[in-house]
Amino acid sequence: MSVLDQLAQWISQAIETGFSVTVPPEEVQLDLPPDAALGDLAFGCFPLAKACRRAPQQIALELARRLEGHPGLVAVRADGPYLNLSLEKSAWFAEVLGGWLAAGPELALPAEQRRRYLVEFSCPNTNKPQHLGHVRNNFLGDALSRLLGAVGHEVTRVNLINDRGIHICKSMLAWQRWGEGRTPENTGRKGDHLVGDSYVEFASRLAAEEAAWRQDRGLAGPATEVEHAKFEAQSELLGAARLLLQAWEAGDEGVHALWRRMNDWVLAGYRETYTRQGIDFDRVFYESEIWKLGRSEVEEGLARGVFRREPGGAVVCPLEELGLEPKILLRSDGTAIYMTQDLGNAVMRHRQLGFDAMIYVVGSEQEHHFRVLFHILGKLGYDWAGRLTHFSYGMVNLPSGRMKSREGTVVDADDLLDELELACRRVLEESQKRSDLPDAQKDEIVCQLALAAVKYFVLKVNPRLDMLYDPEESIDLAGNTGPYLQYAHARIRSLVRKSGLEPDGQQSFELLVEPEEVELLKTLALWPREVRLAAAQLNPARVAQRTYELARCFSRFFNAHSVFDRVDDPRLAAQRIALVAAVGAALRRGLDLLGIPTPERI
RNA sequence: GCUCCCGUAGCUCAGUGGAUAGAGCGUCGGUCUCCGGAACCGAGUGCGUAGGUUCGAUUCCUACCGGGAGCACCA
Repeated sequence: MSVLDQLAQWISQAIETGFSVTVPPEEVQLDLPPDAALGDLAFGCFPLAKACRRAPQQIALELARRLEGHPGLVAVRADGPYLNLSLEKSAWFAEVLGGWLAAGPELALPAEQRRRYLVEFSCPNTNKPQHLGHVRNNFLGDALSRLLGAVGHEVTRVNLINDRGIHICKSMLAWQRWGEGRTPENTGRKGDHLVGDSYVEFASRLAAEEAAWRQDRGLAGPATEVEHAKFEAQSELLGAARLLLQAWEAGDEGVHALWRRMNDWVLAGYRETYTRQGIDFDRVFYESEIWKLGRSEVEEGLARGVFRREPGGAVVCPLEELGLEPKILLRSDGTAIYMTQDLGNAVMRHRQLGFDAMIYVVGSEQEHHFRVLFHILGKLGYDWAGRLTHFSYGMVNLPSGRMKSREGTVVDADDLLDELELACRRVLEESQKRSDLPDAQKDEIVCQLALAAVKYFVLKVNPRLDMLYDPEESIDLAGNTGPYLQYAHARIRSLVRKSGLEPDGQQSFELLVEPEEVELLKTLALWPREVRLAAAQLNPARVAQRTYELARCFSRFFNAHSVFDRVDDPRLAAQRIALVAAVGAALRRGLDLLGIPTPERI
């Protein structure tokens, strides 16, 4: 039994014998006192006050009296309503460091709490390259999958690539008309960017067409909704794009050939982007393969009276119970919409892969959509509808405001990493520290630093909230940043290498008594609990915060004490090396949960 | 108009209803004959407003103010 579990059990017993109140050990909540001088761990007696019918202060006094003298407890005191406990450190060090220096502490939940998770994330459209919004999605989906896997769940990472629809037809049309036969091969341009160029071309040509259309009609000022709708109905370009979509849906061979060719360009580009970001998937689905699936679900729902047909011919799902207007599921012309496809998609997913829970990593602007989707699935009688979760994350804004593709203010994912790598390379070369490293290794370190900078920057903020992406701040390597954490790790690895020791924790630790050492011990001891909490809250940012706190705690220790230089007692050096190596292992684990690489040298 | 989310330090963000609300950046001032200074320490300023629940509220509830998003036969 671990030191913490033992302590919880003693407290549980003391409550039982002292007040005849039952609190299971796993519900004994141990916290850190605000000041280490009070003790190592604290137990707040407030929640017991009611059941014990006693003031928290009295409960603390009584518990302190009963715990006095337990082996391994060096001090027990009641400070007001708190029970503060000081532990015998040597055995605690041995347990905690031994755990980190072996396989790492047990993070997995009890078997009965483990689940099969499907995590769907990324889900890009294949008409243009990925931008900062996708980057947040990719990082969050990846980190969430890692986190759930770390606590023992079985995780399947799923990507659904939206490779069909009107948006691709716009890129296709522009490429046909103005692409001049450009290909990734004959231009050297990355495929997704090349296709994106055509999409941009389409948008600007369409804007020009609308301007001309308005001029012909003598319309001035900003377009009203009605005018805009009228233009869209009459637009030659949009009409041509729609014709392409119809031809695609009819299976036109020429259209499919072009579509396949351009999609392949994009997908090849995406593969590079994903690799560079350290993102991968267990299953990749393509919208083009499953887009028809939803229709039969809707027809069955119609037959069973869950849905109804409107006079115009459209099929809708009534939603009075949510206080909402009926949701259209099939247009009056019989074609499917987004919701229809998502219905089919969910049903297919459940049939094909099965799951205890499925998590959709999608921006907060689609909260309404998912609420309605889950509700309709429930109405269709799928009991697993209650096991679907929309992991809703906030938007990424820039110092200049919201990203707008129309105004060209989107931050491209590849450009972003290019710039970060450039900045990291500059710093690395200016520092001249690693001039001895071969170029290939320097290149790799530069990539790892850049990735750490952007990943940590994005992952350290609460996913639910909108966030500000400040390019200036993101290339900073000091302070609460990914590179700072990598650096702390690399320093530790360097120390361990230089020590010539290979600590495994199988030793005594009676010489580690400095406050900074004890702080590290406590941080390491409580780390597994924090990870489980982060997983339960679906919050990778919590892992980022805890990992940073550990690194800062280490820096404080390292600044105050020598590890082996000027340490006369070789036993103290060996004990400190073991401590430091355990911190290194924990930093690596924390960064790994965030998908951030941990180079041995920087 | 209706619904949802967010207002914590100059800026960007932490903070399971409990002890003196914390970090980073920026500003100012320090440390170290430093094993990797991308470090460490100190100073300074803060819970949008008003009520309510509670022994106790930054945290829960209500209203208001401010910001954002959503409410398509778009995705």
